[in-house]
Amino acid sequence: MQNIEQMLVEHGVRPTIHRIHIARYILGEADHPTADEVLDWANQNLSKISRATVYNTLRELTQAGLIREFRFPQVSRTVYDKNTENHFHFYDQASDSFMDLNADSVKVDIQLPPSFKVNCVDILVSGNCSQ
Amino acid sequence: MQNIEQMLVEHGVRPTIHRIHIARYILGEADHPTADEVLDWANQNLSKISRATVYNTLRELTQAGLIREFRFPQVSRTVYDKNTENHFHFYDQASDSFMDLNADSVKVDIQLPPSFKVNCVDILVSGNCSQ
DNA sequence: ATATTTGCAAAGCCTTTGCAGGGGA
DNA sequence: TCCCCTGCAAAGGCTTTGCAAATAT
Repeated sequence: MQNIEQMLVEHGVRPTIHRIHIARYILGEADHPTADEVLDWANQNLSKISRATVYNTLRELTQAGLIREFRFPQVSRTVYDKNTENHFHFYDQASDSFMDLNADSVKVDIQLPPSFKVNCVDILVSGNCSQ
Repeated sequence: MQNIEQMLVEHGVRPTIHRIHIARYILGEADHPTADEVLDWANQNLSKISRATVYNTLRELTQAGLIREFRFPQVSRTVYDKNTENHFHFYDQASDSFMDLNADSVKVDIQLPPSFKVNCVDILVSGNCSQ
């Protein structure tokens, strides 16, 4: 992965220490973490950090387009995704975790009256993957 | 619409007065109401009713299969739907309201590894309909 | 008599906000 | 200096829960 600090700057985000670490975590090892998981991780691996800062940072990074925010029908929490491409998700009910489905693997054809203008399509496939 | 009381009984729900009224409202005039809308409606049209009873009733009716519960990525509240068939939703961002898309108007083809078992697919199409 | 339903208030979960203090440009 | 960032605690939106009182079987 390229230099995180530089990425932040390129996206117009001031690279504070917290932002760098959180960005590195989400863009790297984390897999669809929630705000709470980010907080826990930060508290274990960095100095103590406040909940508000985590939420602020996640909002910053999302607005900057570095990560994406997803909320799902089945699950109350918001998750953050390093994948900013157009894609969908598979929710594994057994492990309570999410996987990306890239846009190519999902074909959707929606018939709508011509007056309907579509801005986005959210798809969540739920089930089990016995990997 | 057929007799509501009878429908409740057939679905194993004791037909209390609140349940009958709420079921009639959701199965009839209401359009994807939230718990709060049901509460407001009940307080205007019935005797006062508590929030807990509304939530309890909505849970009962949902579990009985008389209505369905939907939660969407874009919107925090849960909505209740008289349509219990397999279907998807269109979210009109301008009016902040939902419309049903019947399953026929949405074709989805999802390529998954064979070990994946799909239980359900949630789709929300967001945009504007200038009707 | 017994089980169910209801109302109320409190708590819970997740997220946002207000404000004061601290640190970097 | 000045502005932005951070932390803390409080509040906010929505939903659930605990418990006692009312109601139905």
